[in-house]
Amino acid sequence: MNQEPTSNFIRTIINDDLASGKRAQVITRFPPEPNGYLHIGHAKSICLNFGLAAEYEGRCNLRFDDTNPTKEEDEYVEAIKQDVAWLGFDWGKEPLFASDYFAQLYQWALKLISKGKAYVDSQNAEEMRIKRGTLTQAGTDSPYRERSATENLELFEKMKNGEFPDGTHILRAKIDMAAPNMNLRDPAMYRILHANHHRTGDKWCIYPMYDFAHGQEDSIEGVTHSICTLEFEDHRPLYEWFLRELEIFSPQQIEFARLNLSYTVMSKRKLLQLVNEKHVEGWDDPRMPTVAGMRRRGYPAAAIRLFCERIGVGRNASWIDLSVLEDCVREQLNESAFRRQAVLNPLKLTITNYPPDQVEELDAPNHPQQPEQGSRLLPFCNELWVERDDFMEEPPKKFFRLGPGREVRLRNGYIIKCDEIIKDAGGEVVELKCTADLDTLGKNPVGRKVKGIIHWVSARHAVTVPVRVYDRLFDQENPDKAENYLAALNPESLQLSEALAEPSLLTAKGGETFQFERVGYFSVDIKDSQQGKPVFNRVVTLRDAWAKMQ
RNA sequence: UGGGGCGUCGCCAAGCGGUAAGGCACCAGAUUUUGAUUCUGGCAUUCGUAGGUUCGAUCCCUACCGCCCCAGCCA
Repeated sequence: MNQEPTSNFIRTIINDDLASGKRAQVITRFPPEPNGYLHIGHAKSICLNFGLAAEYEGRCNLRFDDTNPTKEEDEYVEAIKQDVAWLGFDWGKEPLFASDYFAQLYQWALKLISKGKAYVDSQNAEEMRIKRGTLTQAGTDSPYRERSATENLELFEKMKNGEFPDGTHILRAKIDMAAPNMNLRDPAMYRILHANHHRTGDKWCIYPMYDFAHGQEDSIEGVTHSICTLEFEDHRPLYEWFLRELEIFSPQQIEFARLNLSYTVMSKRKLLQLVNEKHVEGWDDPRMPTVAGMRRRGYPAAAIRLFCERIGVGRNASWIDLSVLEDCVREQLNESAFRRQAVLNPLKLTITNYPPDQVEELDAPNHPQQPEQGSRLLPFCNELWVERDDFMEEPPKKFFRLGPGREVRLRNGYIIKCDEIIKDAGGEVVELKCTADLDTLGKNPVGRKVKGIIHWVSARHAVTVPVRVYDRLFDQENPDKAENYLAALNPESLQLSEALAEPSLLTAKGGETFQFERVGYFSVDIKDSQQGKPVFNRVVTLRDAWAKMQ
């Protein structure tokens, strides 16, 4: 249970920093931009940042990086807070916002201008792009690069006062247009954006760029280890340049490889498109790789945490198979889910030697491995529904289920033997006539061994419940590699169905998850279920060695 | 082909000059009223390739090969 976490390069850095005295504590932060819902990739970052803070008894801030008012909304702020909390993490007091630091950031911009380290450029975006050069050619200086500090201060103030339309001027750091690292070719610090900000409203019409904001936000908060993904590696020299020029506390940026999951997409842009174009029902569609989607699907938060711990942290471009996530879900649910019986694809079965007017209540444990969890009663009579897949007219010898003349145990019930097969005019099997060995309830027969066990429900007592059978959203391993990722969508990712379930399932409450024995885990949909009318989502199937043999 | 990274078992991932952790998957057995779970055992003479330094290299050096990221007034 409480085994030592495996060492990773970040823990090594932290241990060294603590040992050398470079840092006295560990302060991290999770800095989402509120422009979409959190996905499993963010969950990795959340587990990492909050996990490390907890491990070293430090602190992890939840800070919204809301520097671009054109993309950010309060709806996302609320959703993100809910997701982080649901994942089991606590950011303390109130969450923080980059926008809380706008005034300070503005002052710092003034300082750089005064030092001659920043200037207002009046080229348009297109001109700037051309003069930035290419990967192999140096850029050329802007004609406005040598404006005096006084003039820059004046112009920047006018920018702030709203005297210029969007895109006419921009504040740039004065670094080196010939730098081999493109990020150092006089990067933009502030742009004019006459847009309403979700928190500051119309107070500002200039907004800081990520590069001019993130490091300082970390600095203000005293973050010791600023953990981000690998694509920001090239930004680190700039991150450090601003902190150095501003002469303020310098956190250490550490980059790790982002998560790639097979059969899914992770970019917010694509997830947004799936939502907007209604390829899914919303951000919380149970097929989405979002935290909200996984929650609604029935994935336990603990499974996601286990997954994040299991995949580790490194700098290799890693690619994790979806099945690893699903295994973590099974591992958790196997422990926590109560067992129930339900038939998804029914075949009628009649027990000919059982009195037609008799009904028995069979005791069945909620969790066979946890007897302390109690049991429930299963109504049993001579008419049952069993799973179609559990019968074969001409079964191979290794098929431990029903077939002509074969014996099988009814889960939590009697051993029965298949005597007769009834077919319809089309030759399809519509009913099985069986006899039960009435002396096998709770005990094995003497002299013979019955290996097969199948699940069932009483036909006269079963309740019909809607079931949504989910499968992977994409049917290609890497949808991003497809010509168009939308073409890789799995047309069968959602199959509406019904299950014939034991009566106790009728009172299941939203959010509860059960194992339908021998079939899989199913959770009661939070949104679409009503009192007494549960709608089930298939969370994940059970491992199926038989299916693998086929 | 400018700059920055990365290459250790099928997938992740430790290792930081002293002779290849661990997890998942997989295979083989055992237990089992879920072909589930659980349990036991097996699973890299080898660390992208080729040289070099060293008593000794996955760890140091050199060259090569492969993959990822960067030319938003996005983050």
